[in-house]
Amino acid sequence: MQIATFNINGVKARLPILIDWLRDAAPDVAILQEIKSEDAAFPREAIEDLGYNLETHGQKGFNGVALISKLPLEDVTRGLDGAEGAGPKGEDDIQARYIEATVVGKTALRICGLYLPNGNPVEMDGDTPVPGGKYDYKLKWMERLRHRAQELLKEEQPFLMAGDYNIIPQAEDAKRPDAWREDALFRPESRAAFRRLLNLGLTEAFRARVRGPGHYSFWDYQAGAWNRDDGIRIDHFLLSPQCADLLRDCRIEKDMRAQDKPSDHVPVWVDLDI
DNA sequence: ATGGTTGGTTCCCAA
Repeated sequence: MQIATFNINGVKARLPILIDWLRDAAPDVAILQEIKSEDAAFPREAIEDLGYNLETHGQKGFNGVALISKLPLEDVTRGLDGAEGAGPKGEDDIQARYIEATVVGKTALRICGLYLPNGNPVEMDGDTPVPGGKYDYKLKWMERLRHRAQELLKEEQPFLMAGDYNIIPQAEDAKRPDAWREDALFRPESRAAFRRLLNLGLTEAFRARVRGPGHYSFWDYQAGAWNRDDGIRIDHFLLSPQCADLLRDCRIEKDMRAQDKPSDHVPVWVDLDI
């Protein structure tokens, strides 16, 4: 089973690229982020006409995630628990960043699609993120994600959590790590929160298959980042132990960044023996 | 250090 995660940076602006990609690359499951669309405005038909099932969790203008699958998407849930008081201004969390569904091949696989908060600008009060700030929201969201991972791990079934984590795990995952030292994507607190997820026993699929620097999934639109290959690797697959047993391959579809009107992210793929 | 680009709730914000 071929599964891809792809931050498309706006489904309306990216629809031609998305349709061509679904037709040509033909993932069994696509996990999308930054659809930037309400559910009612999502261009369902173009995707369903290709024979795909579709589940969205959107909001107007920002964020938004979706699952696209050749197999039925079962037991769909939207949002992360622990929303109470978790918003950047202390309100309930209305940001559409998380969706889950189960697909059944040879065995059942729970798929968790996520768009983790960016977290900039970083506001600190000494060693503590300022409560209610964007960085505080990011770190609290990661704790909520860890809680969900713990729940799923108890079931001892295959699952994966994939999407735009907005985390540069290590210096080798950036062309210019020193430019990111104070950024919410690379600060020590962010990387520690990511390690806490991994330390539950999850496998980062790409690093289970590929070693060394120079592998990126995002290049900024600005300052000629793509032409200089000035990228960062922030789109990840985390696999449960039972899912990691099924991992055949993980790769980054770098070519997607070279076409006209690209997203600033490219798809990351896993091949699972399901 | 700065500036640069893209998409969307567009004359500003988020990334």
